[in-house]
Amino acid sequence: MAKLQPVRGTHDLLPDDARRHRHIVETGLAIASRYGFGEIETPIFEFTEVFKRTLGEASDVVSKEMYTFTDRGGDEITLRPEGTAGVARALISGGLSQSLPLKLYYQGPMFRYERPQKGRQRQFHQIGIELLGVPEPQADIEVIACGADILAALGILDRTVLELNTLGDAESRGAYRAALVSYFQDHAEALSEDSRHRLTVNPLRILDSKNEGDRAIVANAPSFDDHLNPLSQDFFAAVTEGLSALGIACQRNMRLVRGLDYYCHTAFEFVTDALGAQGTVMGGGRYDGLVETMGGPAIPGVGWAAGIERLAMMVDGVPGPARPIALVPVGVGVERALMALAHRLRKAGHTVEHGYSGNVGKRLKRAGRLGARVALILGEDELARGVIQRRDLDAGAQEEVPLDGIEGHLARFR
RNA sequence: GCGGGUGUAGCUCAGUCGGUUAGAGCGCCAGAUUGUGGCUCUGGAGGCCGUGGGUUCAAUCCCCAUCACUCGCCCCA
Repeated sequence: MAKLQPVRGTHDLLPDDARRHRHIVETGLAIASRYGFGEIETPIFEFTEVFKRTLGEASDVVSKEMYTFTDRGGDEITLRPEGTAGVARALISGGLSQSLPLKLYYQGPMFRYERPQKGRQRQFHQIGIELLGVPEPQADIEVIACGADILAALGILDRTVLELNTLGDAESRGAYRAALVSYFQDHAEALSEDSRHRLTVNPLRILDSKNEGDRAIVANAPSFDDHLNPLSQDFFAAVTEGLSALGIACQRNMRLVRGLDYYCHTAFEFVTDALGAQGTVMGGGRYDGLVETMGGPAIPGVGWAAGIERLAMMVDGVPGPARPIALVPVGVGVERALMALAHRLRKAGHTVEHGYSGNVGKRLKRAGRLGARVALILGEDELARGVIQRRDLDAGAQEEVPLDGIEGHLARFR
């Protein structure tokens, strides 16, 4: 620690950034509430086992990206790398399976030990929703629609594309996986080193390889659609038809596979080309096997997560802070009276700022910088007469008004 | 974890083919205006030139290492 600086991959959220994040979190919650989602907060750390079991031992997240430590009691603890596992754990340990379906919205920091770059940090923030206990495709449609609505409310939906794919049910996925492995094994010699590794760890991932040689081989790989059983085909058809009925445009992306083991059927991402290498703004899908994998009852689920930092880079129109009323004293004799006035106005619901120091000019200048709508200027003379100068900083107009009932007078300047 | 680029004032960036006091714009502070902001003018503060080591009479500049940032890969939000 040569210099006092934040840990690599972590950042302070200064007031402007914090406001941006809050806007996203609150917009997300407001929209999700319309869909019947309620907020849940789970701890930001869990027993390491929770993530190992749900994400799969071989996944990148578990094998190299987790912040894991042993606590003073000797327990293996991990800072959450994503939100779904914690929600599923809460469902089981809280006995929430008695109140299905569950519709949950969450928000908060996640931690992954990765090399930072644009749109990727070691501590980052997500919003997300999970809909648990509904096996029908209507749940998938609703979850995606909710996501699209949030992106629309943030003003970024039209800069994203919804990519959609199906991984089929367990049977279909297993059959396809076997066909893929067999195909790629025949071409293993020609595959890139990365993809040969993927062959053993996550063969579906090869479909998404950016390596040119791999792409040539992928072009002739078996098609997922040929391995979907009728049930999976019907499920996917219901999802696409539902989206289309809601006017939500999407693109089939046959190479879209989610990295995490527990996904089935629907997989989707809202992607953009505005964020460099990190194209995914919101990603999710169906995870029917997850809760059971964790040792709970067989409860299906579907959900998504979105990176707040990535959203923040695309959002404009973040509401600014409330415009304050600036109090300006003339001379030291009135400062006590102004302090009392500030207190009075704040109790009445106004946002009030003091200038703290300097002459009238300085304080008005500072008031302008703070974005004040009005300044109240008070001197000995005004105080004695029970009045105050109310200056409209936008219009540049000034008027003398009685101190009595000033709260009401200011109402129109909020 | 792998590969490339960049670190000079609060911010954006010049600059020194190695040479004595390192600059600009914006921002900040103050004055012109001791009771009136936004414009203008004047002045001021603020830099171990990321950090450590090496080469040299001399390093902000060259070399090595390190840290941070950044772009890409892997993976993902």
